[in-house]
Amino acid sequence: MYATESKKVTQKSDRAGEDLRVRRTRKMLIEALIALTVEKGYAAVTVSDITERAMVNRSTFYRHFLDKFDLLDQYMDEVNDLISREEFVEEKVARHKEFAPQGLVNLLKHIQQFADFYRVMLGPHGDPTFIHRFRQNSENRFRYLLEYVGSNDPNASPLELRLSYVSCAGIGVILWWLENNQPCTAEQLAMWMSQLSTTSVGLTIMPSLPKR
Amino acid sequence: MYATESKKVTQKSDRAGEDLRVRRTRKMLIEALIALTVEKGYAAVTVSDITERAMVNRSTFYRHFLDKFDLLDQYMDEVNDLISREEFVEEKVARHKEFAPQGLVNLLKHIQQFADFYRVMLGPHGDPTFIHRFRQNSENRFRYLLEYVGSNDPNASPLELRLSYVSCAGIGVILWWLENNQPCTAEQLAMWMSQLSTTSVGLTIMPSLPKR
DNA sequence: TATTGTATCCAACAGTATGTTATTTATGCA
DNA sequence: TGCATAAATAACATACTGTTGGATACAATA
Repeated sequence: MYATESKKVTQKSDRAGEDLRVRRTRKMLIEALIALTVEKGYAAVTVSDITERAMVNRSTFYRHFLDKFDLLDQYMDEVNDLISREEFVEEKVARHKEFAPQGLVNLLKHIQQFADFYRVMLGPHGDPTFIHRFRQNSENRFRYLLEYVGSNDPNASPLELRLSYVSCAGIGVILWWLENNQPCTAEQLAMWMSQLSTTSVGLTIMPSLPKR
Repeated sequence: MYATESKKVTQKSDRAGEDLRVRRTRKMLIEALIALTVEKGYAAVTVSDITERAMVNRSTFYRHFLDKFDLLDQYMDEVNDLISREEFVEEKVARHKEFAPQGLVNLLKHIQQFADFYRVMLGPHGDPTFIHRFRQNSENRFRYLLEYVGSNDPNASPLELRLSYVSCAGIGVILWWLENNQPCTAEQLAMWMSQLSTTSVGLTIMPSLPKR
């Protein structure tokens, strides 16, 4: 069992200095998974499918990943790193820009770039673990914002409930966007989302979102 | 291929007058699926698992269902019928009751009854199709409510977007409830949910929800 | 450029789940 | 009680999985 490490070690994805062959193989495999998922849904994709499409021997797949879930998992890690780094970079640039929360806009732009993939993965032919992780990320982005609104209404809903409410609501907005082929710009959607969130749970999305 | 019919024909689930053996077998199979799903997640459950647990021969399974997805599908149909019928019955009884929307309370009480199952199915080890269908049901329940609020604000978010927002938000509330082992009553949760929905997208959940 | 470590390919393997079929057994129903 | 049919049984080809040992190709160094 070669690829066991990937489950244990939360290895820094320093794929940069790695063997060219390794990077190429991994790239082919994840691209194949994405394409196949869009075509026939995540559940229907087999390891054999992936390796055939990627033109990589099947045994090579198992050298890198435990199974297709592991492949997706590692990909999500990489994307997460990428996104949070982007947010950080943009943060300074955009501080004085418009009112639309830049971190959110960046996230939406990334999603737009892989719209087909996200549309499938968050839909009926996607993966429940992916959805769950997406939800958790959403919750984390909102968490620190909600802490600042001290609700003094005694019979108001609990903080964690409102957090779950607004996080899932945000996913609902993104789903609407994806399922309707992004009928508006990322900036516009970010505005609407922050408007709705503000009125619903009483928070204001800041111009720049936190890294975590 | 025996069970193909179930995919085509949206047969009225008049399982009442059916052969005792059939009803018993179907009951054992769905109960096995539910128990196994709670134990090890939906994806990990095999047809062999189900039939073994249900003490039914594997070939018998295929006489009734195409696969485990079909089994779940048909079960969801039955539950749906049950719920909407309950809502209809309760509608008259509860019209003059409290302010909490009775249809919503009934739904929540049903979910509470199978809390373990719903917690798993809507979580990371659930089924994306189940989640999607749950979302659609939620959307349908809200749809007619939102039509009554004619937003005259020109740059407000589209109706369908708000619908998706509030539907997913409702699921978020239910998820919080399930993941925290229902720390409050169904009535209390219904109140909070309708409060949040009212302030967020400007609608009021009526005392009785529509059947469809 | 030559060397070398290692990533990839190749072929083969047992194990497991699937979906289907033909036949026999049993059991609910009228 | 007899009949219709549901369920059990056994067998089958097919497909995917996860793993292995050895041959081959090649990227990264010196």
